[in-house]
Amino acid sequence: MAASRRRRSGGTGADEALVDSLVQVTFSVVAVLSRVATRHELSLTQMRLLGILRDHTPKMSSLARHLGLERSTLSGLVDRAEARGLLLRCPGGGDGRSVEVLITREGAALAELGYGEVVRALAPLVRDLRGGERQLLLGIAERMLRGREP
Amino acid sequence: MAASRRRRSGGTGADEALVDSLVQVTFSVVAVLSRVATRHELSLTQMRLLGILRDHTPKMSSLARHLGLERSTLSGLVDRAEARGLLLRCPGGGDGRSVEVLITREGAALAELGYGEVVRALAPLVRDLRGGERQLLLGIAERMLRGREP
DNA sequence: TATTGTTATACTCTATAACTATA
DNA sequence: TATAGTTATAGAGTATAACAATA
Repeated sequence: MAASRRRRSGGTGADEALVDSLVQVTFSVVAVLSRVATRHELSLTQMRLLGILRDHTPKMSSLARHLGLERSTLSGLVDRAEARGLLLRCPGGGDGRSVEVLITREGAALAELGYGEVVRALAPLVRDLRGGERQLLLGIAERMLRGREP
Repeated sequence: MAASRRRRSGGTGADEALVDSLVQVTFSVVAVLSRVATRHELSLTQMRLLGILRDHTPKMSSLARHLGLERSTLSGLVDRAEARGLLLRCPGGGDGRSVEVLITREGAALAELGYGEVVRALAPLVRDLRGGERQLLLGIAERMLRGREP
């Protein structure tokens, strides 16, 4: 099926085959992540948000930028997570306008739990790769990510 | 940052590093796909729907299963796409209850356009991989996908 | 004036539950 | 009874536009 598409699009067949695979893998991984998130009554975005807050204490605007969302959208997300006790807003440093977002102990515990589940859920996808393949996949991922977000 | 998480989770470090990369790449690809979809006033799900309909004429229930959605959710998605003239519902074969979904010429044109844009957007992520790495990535993707959806 | 964040509004996406029609 | 699909409802996610407070 991808073959017929490849022909119709008339691009570089090799790139297209690779892109097809990349997209398929992407949807598989998204499905796994969503399943884990749903199990804890989180959306994928909320889980990602908690994942960021595990290691950072960003301001609202920077958080919105990282997630690729409008500030107004983030306000709602943070509202709901705050109402659940997963994070806190607090006044941010020198600038009287800005707000910092901190994960709570409960939020951190949930993030930790979810992360472990994601690893366990995805590990089978990755488990039968041999050592050399793992190294190569890591390298490829790193190079693919390096090109982005300059 | 991934390193500290790895230590806290106490699992197999090697798997976790690989999973971290996989998740990061996943979000990058989702961002690219979403950007393309938005450009054509489609959601990611709608674009995926059109992608399936390029090569298939499924019934509603099978479509819902493929997308991992409830039938009621799919009804709404198909409603909106049908209102835009991107697809058609028609009575499905022998079973008087079932409904087949067909892409229209306009829908197919949009799917084709979007697919080309996705390929062009993702190709740079993939372009500097050498021949052997491409083969390996394809093989890995295939193996990763084979495990799923039996 | 420009920036940070929130609020108001409107729409899409999503699931659950109840329903209709067919099997 | 069971299945295919829709409708009703409710809530979350999202963006745009208008706003307040601060810079």
